[in-house]
Amino acid sequence: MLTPKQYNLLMFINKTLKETGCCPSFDEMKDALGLKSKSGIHALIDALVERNFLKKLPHKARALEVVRLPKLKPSSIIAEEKLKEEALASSTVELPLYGKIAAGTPIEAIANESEKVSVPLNMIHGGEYYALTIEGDSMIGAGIMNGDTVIIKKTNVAHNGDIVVALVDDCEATLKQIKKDGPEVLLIPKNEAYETRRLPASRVKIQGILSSLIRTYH
Amino acid sequence: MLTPKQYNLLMFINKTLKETGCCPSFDEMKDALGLKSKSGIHALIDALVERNFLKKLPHKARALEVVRLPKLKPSSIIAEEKLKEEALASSTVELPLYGKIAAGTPIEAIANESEKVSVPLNMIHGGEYYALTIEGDSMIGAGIMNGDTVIIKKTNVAHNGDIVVALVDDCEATLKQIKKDGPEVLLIPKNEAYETRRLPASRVKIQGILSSLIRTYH
DNA sequence: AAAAAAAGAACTAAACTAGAACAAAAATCA
DNA sequence: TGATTTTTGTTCTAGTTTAGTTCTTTTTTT
Repeated sequence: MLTPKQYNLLMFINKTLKETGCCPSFDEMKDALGLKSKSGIHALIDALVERNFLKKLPHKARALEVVRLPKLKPSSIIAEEKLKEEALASSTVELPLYGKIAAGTPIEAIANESEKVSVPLNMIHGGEYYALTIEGDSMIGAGIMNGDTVIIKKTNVAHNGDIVVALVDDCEATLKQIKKDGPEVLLIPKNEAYETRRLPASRVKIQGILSSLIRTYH
Repeated sequence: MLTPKQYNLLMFINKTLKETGCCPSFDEMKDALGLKSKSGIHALIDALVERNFLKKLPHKARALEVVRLPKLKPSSIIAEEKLKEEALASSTVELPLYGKIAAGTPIEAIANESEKVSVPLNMIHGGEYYALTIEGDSMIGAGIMNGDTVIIKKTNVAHNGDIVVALVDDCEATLKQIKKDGPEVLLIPKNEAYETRRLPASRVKIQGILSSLIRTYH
């Protein structure tokens, strides 16, 4: 019934009429549709008048009236709205920033929910996540630098080779690569200046595995 | 249907009519709209009568009647819609993923706008951005690993020490730290297995500086 | 290559502002 | 009640700004 441009213009006119009580000018409509010249608006309005969606007083300023609204939307508009909804749904998630890791304190203790990090939803795939700020250079060999923000997926199981948040003796949390060795666990830093720690599995709790990393320069 | 002035006047008339029970005079209306002459009020009232919002007894004092008011959307609904729009606006940005860097081809040549990366809006601060996938390990010392996604801010100026996308001889693009040395430019990899290149400034074009980095595990 | 959409510019008309002069209505008062 | 004053509405003129119309050219699309 209507072209997408006609539909958008009609909706814009209707919206400004309802919101401000007064009719938009040709220039305002031109801006709303992202056009650089208002001559095109003329044609669109004529088409809308012809199709009996608008009434206008010719040669009067801001003298348009919406007669009716279409029951059907142009299919491209429907597609666009779907995209927008998806964008809204899939936009970002606000994750709690639990503080700095490798600082020797368990994560829950630091938990300060006030700070948040926003992360694109496509970095998140089911489950619960939180963020940490990296302190120190013990994982520099894995490209994890001092000051980086890491996104951690909450879990208490990990596979060999995963980089995990490990809580040792319920008091010291660090980000390390994990390797299971029978009844013991290896926490492997990725920096030759640090030594691998070998601990009985009972002393180590996994608080999550590394899911992604965000770094901002400057 | 109405111009802003007409709308304001109509609302003022309606308001004083409801509040005081009697119609404002031309001078009162003139003052209410901040005009210095009441002749303009006349024209506005004529327009409102013509559009059937007012009725008047000519040559009678304070003899206006409001016929109807433009129907507005409740402001609560407007506020809600604004919130949604803002949420949408502040969510993520879709940046073009221009391909892999350190592959020896200029970025524009690879440019394939179909691939996109979504990035939280707070990573972006004015200017134009694009994304690249890192190939190779020449910047591993700076925590930039093979497969990482880097967000680049378009610019052709950089300061010493910045990590930039440098185009050499219009054909080879790499991500390196830059240092200016008189008429020459140093492109410094962050990996001892690679050597710093020293080139005349004329052969090097900066295509952007590193703004942030995103890495996904698994 | 033809048709449609958009841009641009030029033109015309309407909207707005201001000031003043005047006429009609309303209020006041003898 | 009738005369007088005050308030209020009407009508000009004139200039400025804003807005609508129309036309030609350019760009995009098919």
